[in-house]
Amino acid sequence: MPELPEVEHARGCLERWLRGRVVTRAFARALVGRRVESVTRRGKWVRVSLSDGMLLFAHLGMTGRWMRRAPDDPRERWERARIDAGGVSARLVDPRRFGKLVVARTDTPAWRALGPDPVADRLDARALGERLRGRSRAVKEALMDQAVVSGVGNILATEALWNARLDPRSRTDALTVADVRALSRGLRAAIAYGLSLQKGDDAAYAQDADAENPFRVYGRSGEPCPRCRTPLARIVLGGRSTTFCPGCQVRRV
DNA sequence: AACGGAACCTGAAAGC
DNA sequence: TGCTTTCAGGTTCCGT
Repeated sequence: MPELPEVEHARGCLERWLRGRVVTRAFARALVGRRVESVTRRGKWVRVSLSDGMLLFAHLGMTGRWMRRAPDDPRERWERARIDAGGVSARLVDPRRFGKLVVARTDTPAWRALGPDPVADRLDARALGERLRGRSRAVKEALMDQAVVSGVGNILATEALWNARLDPRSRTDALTVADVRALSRGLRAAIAYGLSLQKGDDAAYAQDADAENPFRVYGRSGEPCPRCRTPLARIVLGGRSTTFCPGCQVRRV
């Protein structure tokens, strides 16, 4: 699930696989012959910096993942791109094709438009409050707006709001200082948990068919709330499926 | 300006 | 069994 934790894991993988190595083959000619200098992340975007100021921006979309292979290994099913360097072959596999790869020499508009990253920028309650203030909208929609805060997707938002005992429909301008503090903590906890699920070079995407849902409320509508046993509800907010507990998540309007 | 809905693309799971 | 519908971790565009 490419939200902040998975993308951070992908960043670390790409760094381990490629940093310090010269690209010998790639989906884009501009990358070949250049050395990978660093791999950074903001929100759900990864930026690979190469020598001569060449930049590669990568977004995993909904179903993207990077896999480590050897240069001689056959093409993966749904493989969309590859970067070979120093005997490693990084393959971008993305069934739904929502992922993006952009080669540029300057930061792209999409990268520059990103709001603060909860991990890279150590977003505290005060900063979060400032980002949410100003407009009246459903707090879940605000959290998932990449210009407000970057890296939060449907799962993180759902889990963070449950942690904070806040109804996803609550209006941002109705939140109390205590609400924002709870939300900040809840978001950090959800991210830390997501990061803890990431292991190894590809275990990150171990969402295999038989893998059990590791989340508290996401994808569990109809099941009893782990906190108060009220059946979890499912609504659609901003076009996205939203699970929450009508019993213990308070609605501010 | 804001909001809902559709589109992009493909597969898995559920429904009949 | 097999055909149809619904849903999915994200973003962007379009019309009201």
